[in-house]
Amino acid sequence: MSYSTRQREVILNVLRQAGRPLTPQDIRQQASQDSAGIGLATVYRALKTFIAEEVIVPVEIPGASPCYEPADRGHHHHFICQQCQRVFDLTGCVHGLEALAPQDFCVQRHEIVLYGVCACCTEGRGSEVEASTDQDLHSLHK
Amino acid sequence: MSYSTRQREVILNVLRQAGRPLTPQDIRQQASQDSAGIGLATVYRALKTFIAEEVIVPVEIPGASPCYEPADRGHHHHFICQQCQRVFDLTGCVHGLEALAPQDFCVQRHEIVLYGVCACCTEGRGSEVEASTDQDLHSLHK
DNA sequence: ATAGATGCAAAGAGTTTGCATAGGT
DNA sequence: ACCTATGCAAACTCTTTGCATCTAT
Repeated sequence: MSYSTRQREVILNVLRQAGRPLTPQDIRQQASQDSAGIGLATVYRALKTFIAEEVIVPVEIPGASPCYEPADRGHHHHFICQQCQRVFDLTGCVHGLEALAPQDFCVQRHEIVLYGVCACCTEGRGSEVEASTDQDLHSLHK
Repeated sequence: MSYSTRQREVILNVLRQAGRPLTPQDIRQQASQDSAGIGLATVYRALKTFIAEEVIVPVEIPGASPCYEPADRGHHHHFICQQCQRVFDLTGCVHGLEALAPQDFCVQRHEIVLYGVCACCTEGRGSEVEASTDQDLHSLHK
C-alpha cells in the first residue's frame, strides 16, 4: 500500500481546498507553501497514486493542460475561461447524449465542456486575475 | 500569403479524405505515401497555416492527442473509442447547455465528447484495428 | 528576384524514470 | 529492518524554432 507522507497530505489538501481542478504546476506551487522544496516529480507520482486509489480524478479539458480534482465531487462538467484559462466546476448535466452516437457504438461516459468568459473576467478584472498566483479559490459549488 | 506546395496539397488531401480527425503523426504517415520524406515540422507548420486560414480546425479531445479536421464539416461533436483510441465524428447536438453555467458567466462555445467502444471494436476486431496503419477511413457521415 | 516553404537538427515544455537517500510502517 | 517516497537529474515525447537550401510566385 501507500504511505502517508507530509507531501502527499499537503497535495491532497491543496486539491481539496481548491474549488476547481488544478494543474500539476498549480499544485506544486500551492504545496510549496506548506512543504517547501517539494519536487514536481513527487507531485506527478502522488497524483498517479491518488488516481489509482480513486481519491482524485484527472480532468482533461480540450485546449487546456490536464488538471486534477478530488473524486468525491460527483458527476459534473467544466467551464474554461478563455481569458484567465482557469477551469471551473459546473453542476448539472443534460440528457439524450447517447443518441448522438450511432446505434452500434457503445457509449460509456461523456464529457461536456463550456468555453467562455468567467464572472471575474467579465467584470473587467481579467488582467489582474491573469497575473495572480492563484491563491483565490473560485468554487462554483454552493 | 501562403504558397501552394505539393506537401501542403497532400496534407490537405489526407485530412479531407479521412472521415475522422487525424493527429500530426497520422497525417505525416499518410502523407508520406504521396510525398516521401515529408518532415513532421512541415506538417505542424502547414497545420498552423491552415488553421489561421480557417481551412481546418483543431479537435482537442480530453484524454487523446490533439488532432485536426477540415473546417467545412459544420457544428458536430466527437466520439473516442477507448479501445482503438480513434476519434470519430458525430452528427447532431443537444440543447440547454448554456444553462449549466452560472448566469454571470458568458458561454461562447461548447464541446461534447462521448467515450465508449466503436462498432469495429465491439465486433471483436479490436486488436487488428489497433495495430493497423490506419488506411481505413471510418467516417460516420452519411 | 523575392518571399515563403522545406528538412534537418537543436531547443523547449511537460511528464516519466533511475538512483541514492530519507522517511513511514 | 523493510519497503515506499522523495528530490534531483537524465530520459522521453510532443511541438516549436533556427538555419541553410529549395521552390512557388
